[in-house]
Amino acid sequence: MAQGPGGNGQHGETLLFLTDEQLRKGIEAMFFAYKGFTSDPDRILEERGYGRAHHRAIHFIHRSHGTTVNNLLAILGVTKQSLNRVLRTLIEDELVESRVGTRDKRERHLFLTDKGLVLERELSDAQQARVRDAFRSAGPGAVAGFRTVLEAMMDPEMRRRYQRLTENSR
Amino acid sequence: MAQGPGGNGQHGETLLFLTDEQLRKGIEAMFFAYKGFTSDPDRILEERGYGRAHHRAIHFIHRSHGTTVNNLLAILGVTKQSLNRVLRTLIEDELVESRVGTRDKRERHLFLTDKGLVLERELSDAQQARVRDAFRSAGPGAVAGFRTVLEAMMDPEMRRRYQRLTENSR
DNA sequence: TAGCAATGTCAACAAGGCTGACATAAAACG
DNA sequence: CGTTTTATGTCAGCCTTGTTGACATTGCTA
Repeated sequence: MAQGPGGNGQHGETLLFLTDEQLRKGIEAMFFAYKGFTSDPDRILEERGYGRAHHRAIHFIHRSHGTTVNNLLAILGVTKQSLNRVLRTLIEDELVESRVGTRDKRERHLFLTDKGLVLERELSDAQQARVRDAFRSAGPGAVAGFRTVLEAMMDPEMRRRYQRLTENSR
Repeated sequence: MAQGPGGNGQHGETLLFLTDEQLRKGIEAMFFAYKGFTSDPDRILEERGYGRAHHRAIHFIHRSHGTTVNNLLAILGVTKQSLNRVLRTLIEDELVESRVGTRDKRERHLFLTDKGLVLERELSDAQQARVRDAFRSAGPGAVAGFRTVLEAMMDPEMRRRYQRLTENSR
């Protein structure tokens, strides 16, 4: 089924993986997979009264120690008001530390505290466990394909940010 | 970089694609790609005063003509109150029709109206265009890997639903 | 007939997006 | 030096979309 003639030829070729049915499967796979992707951290966060937004902030602060608020805003793609609400609770709860910049004193540099690192580990372990299992069962070739497709799916601006992040892996 | 000894061996093997760094890349790729994945439909929906929840309902009603409310609830994984709010506006706006079941009169079967089909096409075209471009540039092998990894990332229950959906493609 | 299932609805609440407006401090510029 | 821009924070209010709990209706089923 869904293996019919396809009829989605381009330049005369028959590209079975580009039929409407295949695209729909890909779209639905993204929907269902993203749910699984976030489900484990979501459970942990809920126990502590945090949400997905807190996770994202924690993740990227961990990823880029000492990043500025502005940089984080650009990565997350939300408004400063949204981010600030989240950041304020994380700072109050002493998971994140905000240090005034030395070169430019207008900037605030963000760091995870020891307490913040503990939660980051916990969230990261849960999410990585699932991704690791998925990667392992799928195999290296599939993982490469997975990454290639995802990268091609990003907006150019996002792809730039993504690649910049993965380049200078600390 | 990140091509070091890896040190994440399992059973003595060196599984480079399972290093923490590789997992982190995969996780961040999901984050950025999902944003791109939803961005085009989101723009269209906003123009019409709808949200992502409306899109999901429209998508799965189109996908499974005549599905019941209960079935839709199971697929979407939200509460009936959440779904009902969305469904009500779609029915009021005459994008969706709700017909009392013939066999079981308690059930409501959901259908897209002509007007609903128009919006579905528009949303679907926008989303498929991006996915198609990504698939095309990545190639069939990458697409297969993409799907394999996503499927492995789903919760078992979601995977069951996903597979059931793709089986009986109408 | 009693009980369960499918649906709808009301109320209230929370997270996390958004906009707009305003304040402050520091850098940058002319 | 004075002006403007930048980085950040904050207040207020709005929207969508998720949640829980309670309750009503209808109709299937044992």
